[in-house]
Amino acid sequence: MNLKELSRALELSQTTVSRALNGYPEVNAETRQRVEEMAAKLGYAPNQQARRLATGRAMSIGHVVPRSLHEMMNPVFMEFIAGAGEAYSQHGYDMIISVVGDQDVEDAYREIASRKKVDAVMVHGPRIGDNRPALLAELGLPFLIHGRIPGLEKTTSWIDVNNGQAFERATNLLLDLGHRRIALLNGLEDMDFAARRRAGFEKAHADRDLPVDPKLLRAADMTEPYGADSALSMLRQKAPPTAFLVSSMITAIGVARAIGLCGLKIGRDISVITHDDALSFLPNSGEVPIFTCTRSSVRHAGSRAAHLLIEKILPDPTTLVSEYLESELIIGQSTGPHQAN
Amino acid sequence: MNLKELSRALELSQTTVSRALNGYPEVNAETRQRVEEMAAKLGYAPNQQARRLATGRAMSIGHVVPRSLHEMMNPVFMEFIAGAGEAYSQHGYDMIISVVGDQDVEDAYREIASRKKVDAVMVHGPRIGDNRPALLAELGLPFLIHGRIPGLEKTTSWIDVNNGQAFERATNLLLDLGHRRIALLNGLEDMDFAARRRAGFEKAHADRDLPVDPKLLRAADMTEPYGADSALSMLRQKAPPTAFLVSSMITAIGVARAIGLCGLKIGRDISVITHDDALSFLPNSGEVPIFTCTRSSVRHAGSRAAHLLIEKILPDPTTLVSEYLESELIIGQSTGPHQAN
DNA sequence: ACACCCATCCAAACCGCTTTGAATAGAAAG
DNA sequence: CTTTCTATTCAAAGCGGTTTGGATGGGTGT
Repeated sequence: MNLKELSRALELSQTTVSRALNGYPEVNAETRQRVEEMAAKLGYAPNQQARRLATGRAMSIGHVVPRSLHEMMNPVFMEFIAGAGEAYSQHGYDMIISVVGDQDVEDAYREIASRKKVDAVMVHGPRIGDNRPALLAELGLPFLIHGRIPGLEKTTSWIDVNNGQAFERATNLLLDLGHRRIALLNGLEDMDFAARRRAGFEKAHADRDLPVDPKLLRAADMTEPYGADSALSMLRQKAPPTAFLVSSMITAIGVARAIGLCGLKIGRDISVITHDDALSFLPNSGEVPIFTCTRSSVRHAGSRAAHLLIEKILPDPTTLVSEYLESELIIGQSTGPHQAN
Repeated sequence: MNLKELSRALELSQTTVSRALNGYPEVNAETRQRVEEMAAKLGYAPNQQARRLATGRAMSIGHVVPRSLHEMMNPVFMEFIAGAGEAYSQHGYDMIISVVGDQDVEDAYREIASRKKVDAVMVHGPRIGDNRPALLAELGLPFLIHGRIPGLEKTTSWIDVNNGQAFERATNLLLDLGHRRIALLNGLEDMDFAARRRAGFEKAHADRDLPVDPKLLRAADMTEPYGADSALSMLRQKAPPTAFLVSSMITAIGVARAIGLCGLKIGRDISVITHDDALSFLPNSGEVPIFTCTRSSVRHAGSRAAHLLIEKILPDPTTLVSEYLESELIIGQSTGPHQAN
């Protein structure tokens, strides 16, 4: 069932039928209704490929995911995608995801651009000194960054959590509780979000003229064993930390495991604050959440990002938008005052 | 830069240029080279939309993800996607993902089909009595199921782990170790994979004429708290289990937490076997993995699935393929002999 | 009654590619 | 020296929509 057949069935021109279905005003109301009914009856829907070609709009948004990035952001990325995907559907956009090797990212973007596969792209996992904005500008591909790139805050569009402030507040909470040896289990620090979190952590210390022990700082892919192994080795050193600030629930779960292995009790002997992306399969809610956390729904971020991209940037790609996402500091069961054993 | 411009620059017809680039034989070798060089020089790549329209092939594969399904399969799904995505890229296919509400799945498929957005779809999370195969057949959309649907094993294409056998073996291992009260923390049992796992679990018991205590069986979305809460309540009942068989690493981590909370030691006091999908952010490898597990890489599953879909099913949609994936039983630190306290 | 407007509808061009059906020319065959 | 291939190239017809630039005809204002 295509437009030609439909218009023949209606004894109307393709022009009129097309216009009727696309809501143009120069169509008699009665005619429009007749067209809509017939279209529904015959199950007509415009061929997407033809429409794309005719309009010049791909009606889809691209996500290029390098394997390595995705390796560590896996669940976070998925949740973001879920949020974005819903928003895309609402706007009639398709989401196309390219999983490519790390070296092939640039090629992937070039291919996407030259073949006109998408109208815009979402940039994930911005790094310090990231060159994707330059590349995308050269290719003429509108984009929105989930996160920020230092130095490009004013010249690119982005949506981000205030990571620095969130971790500063979390650190202050621990300091207020009397903790003085706080470990930071961060993500890889060439990622912008991780660098900002570390900065917040350090600022909180600096504001009180407290030192930061480099031995208590780690940065790695945020896996469960990373949390467990790091916590284990730190807790066994001569001057162990009394609190942990962790960049991911998954890693925090590892920390909790290590604390248990050491025969200590989380929240009483050792305090833990984690960032909680509100992943659906790792709920940390309830009356009193298991983990004290800085929480910000990454799914909501995906949804907002998609809306901004479609509603603001696509209509006029020169528009610059930037938006901060809420992040709450929520007290759970994993924090308590420093034990002056 | 489009075909017309390129052919003008070469002083050749569009026909010849198109054929040269697509590897047709009726083109002079010298001409072909000239064309290729010029195309590279001018950065020409055929407009994907136009090509799709002309060939009638969308060159893309669809994944329709209902929110609820994705809710629980989140990380597993993502990992599958990653594997499939790479394979698609290799074949020049795009992956388009639709995230829709639970009630909108059917509409999503109809829309995809009538608008000719994809050449085939991947079916995720098959349930018992799943009606998607019927729908897709009606719509004329080729598909491959990740998992199986009881009763349709012979009439649909699928790729699956031998869940029943894996869990039967795991159960037997626990029984061999002397455990007699084994808890099963399963996924939702209207999902085919969960039903098969339970069947394997029960078969192992039946083969030894051992009873299964219904109080030790649970089925739910595989979150971390589900594991922790279930284990906690079971361990506190009058006749607690001495071992757990768990359907997911994430839930198993919750079980481990609960065991710790009870002051018990995993592997010594309580044994745990989990299914391990080999998620990249939850590595369970190393010399001796933390968890004894039945392991099968879901990323590899995605890759194989994509290859099968593109290489076998697309060329002839009447082909039926079915493939079993390896699943290993790997001994880690979380199992040990039953303690006859 | 005449010119002018609107409201509707339509034929045809166009989007950029693939593919069908010929045309051309030099080579091989008769 | 024709005739038949064969190798190579091309013009034009789709693919299925959207959009431009008119037609058509009844309603209005004078």
